[in-house]
Amino acid sequence: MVKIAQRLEKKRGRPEFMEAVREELEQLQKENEALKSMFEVMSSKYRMLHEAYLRESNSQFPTVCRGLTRFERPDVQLAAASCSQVFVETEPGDESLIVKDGYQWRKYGQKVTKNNPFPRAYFKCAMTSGCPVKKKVQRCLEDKAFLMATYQGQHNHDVDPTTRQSLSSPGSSATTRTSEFRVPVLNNNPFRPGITLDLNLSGSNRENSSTDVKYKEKRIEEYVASLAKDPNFTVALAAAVASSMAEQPKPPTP
DNA sequence: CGGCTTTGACCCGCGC
DNA sequence: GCGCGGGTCAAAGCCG
Repeated sequence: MVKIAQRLEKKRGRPEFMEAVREELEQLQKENEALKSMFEVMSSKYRMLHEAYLRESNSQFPTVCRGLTRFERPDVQLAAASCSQVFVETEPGDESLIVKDGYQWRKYGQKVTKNNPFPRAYFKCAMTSGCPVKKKVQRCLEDKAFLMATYQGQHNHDVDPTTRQSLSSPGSSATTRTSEFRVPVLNNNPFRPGITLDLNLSGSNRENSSTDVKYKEKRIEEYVASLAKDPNFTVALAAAVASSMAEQPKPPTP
């Protein structure tokens, strides 16, 4: 850019000045087009890698990674699974057992269970009188920053409409403390908006021994490490992040 | 005053 | 049959 300015400065005042400006402009437009096409190629590669990663996760670690995107639609999540487990990150210092999942819950019990010093809270869905859905919420023993919520049953109604509105406008407040919805982020990993354990698996998929879990965790770490080492993936990821930031809607002007 | 949370008591299933 | 642990009930208290 500096060189272009220097070249143009030398020709300032001469008859060919306008012609030089036009040539430089055309050259910049060509470079811009080339960069744009490169960016599209990288974005495409990033999407392919991301999809391949999700496919790989679903096929190799069905008990751990199923339903990675379920947090996008909590109503769909619970309709699809009559029993699922969800990890939710809480605010630092937040000692409450409230999982903000878009529904209204009535707490009906609390117990201190064996092997976990943190109490377990029991909730029933309070949005309709006949809704059979229950959930158990307990702080994760390994990382107390996370709450582990286990859902049982299927909702016979939709998400609270006021809550749904709050989902689309994160800055607005919900009507009740327990109906606010917040998309959790695990370990600051952009590929893991939240982890859902599908407990409806049949046969061998249901097994959950400690060695099996450790093996799956190891494979995930290896896979993520290999992706992180790939310079093409890093560049594509940065390009995709920049793209997503550029595509965000502008805030309404006052 | 109604709705919600808390919390101790009770129930039930399971393993020994 | 007994003990243990998880799940549920219901009365009391709290709060808007």
